[in-house]
Amino acid sequence: MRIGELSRRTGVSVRSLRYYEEQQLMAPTRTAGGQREYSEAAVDRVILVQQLFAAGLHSVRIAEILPCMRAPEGGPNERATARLAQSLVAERERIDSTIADLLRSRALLDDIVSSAALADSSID
Amino acid sequence: MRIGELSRRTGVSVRSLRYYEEQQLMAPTRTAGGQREYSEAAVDRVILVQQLFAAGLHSVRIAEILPCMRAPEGGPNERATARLAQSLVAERERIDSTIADLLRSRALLDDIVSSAALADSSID
DNA sequence: ATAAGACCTGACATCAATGTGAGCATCAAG
DNA sequence: CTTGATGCTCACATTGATGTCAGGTCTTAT
Repeated sequence: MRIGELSRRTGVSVRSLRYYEEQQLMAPTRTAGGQREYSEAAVDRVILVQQLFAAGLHSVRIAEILPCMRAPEGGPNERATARLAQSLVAERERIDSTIADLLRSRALLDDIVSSAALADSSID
Repeated sequence: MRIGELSRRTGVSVRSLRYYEEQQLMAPTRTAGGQREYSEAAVDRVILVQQLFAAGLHSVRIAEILPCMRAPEGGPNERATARLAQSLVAERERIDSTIADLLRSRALLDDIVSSAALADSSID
C-alpha cells in the first residue's frame, strides 16, 4: 500500500510516517517512480512505534528495539544484546518512576476535584 | 531567601524559577534593589509545581490549580470552579490513559529484556 | 494525452520548558 | 570603596516529533 492508505489505516500522519523512515524505524520499498510501498505488516509496526513513542522512548532507542521484536512474518528477530538489555532496564525504571509521578499527581487532582464537587452541587 | 538558595534547596534551576514567576506560578516579593525574595513556603510550592509538570500539565493549567491547593499558611485557598473541575477531570483521564500506555510499553520491554536474559547467561 | 489526486523532497515553523550568554546592577564582607 | 559573588533582563538556542507550505513528479482513470 502507499503512504496515504497507511496513514488512514493507522491514524498516523503522512509526515510522521516519512519521519519514521528517516529515523530507520521502517524501510518501505519504492515503486519505479520513487513512491513508498508498504507491506501489510507495516500497519502493526506503525502502531507499535506509536506505542513506544507514547512511553517516552526516543526514536533512536526504538530503532534499537525493533529488530528484537517478535516478528509476525518470521523476520530476522535478533536477540537483544546485553548492552541493549541494560538500557531497556533503564527505560523501564524511567517508566516506573514516571508512573509513580503520575499516580501522585492524579491523587492531587482528585483532592481538588472532589472538594470542588463538595462545594458546587451543580455537578451531576 | 534569594533565588540561588531556593534553586539549591529544590534542585530546580534559577532559569526555571524565573520562568515560574513569568508564568505566574509564583509571586516572590522584591528587595529594594529589585532582587527576588522568596518565603519558606516557596520551597514546597516549587516542589509541587515540579510534581505537576512531571504529570504533563502545562503551566497555564498549573496556574489555575495552584490557588485551589491546600495552603500551608492558610492562604486564600480558593475553591475550584465547576469549569476548572471539569478540565481537571479531563487531565485526570489523560493521566490515566498515559499510565495505561506506560504499562503496556513496560510489558513490552519486559519481554525483550527477559528473552535477552535467557539468551545471554552473562547477566548475573 | 490529459487532468486530478496522491506523492516526492526540502525547508522552515511549532510547542514548552529549559539552557546559555551578554552586559549591567546589587549585595555583603573586607 | 572595592571586590567577588550573586542577581537582573533580554534574547537567542535547544530538543523531538510533528505541522505546513512550495514546487515538482507519479499514477490512474478518462
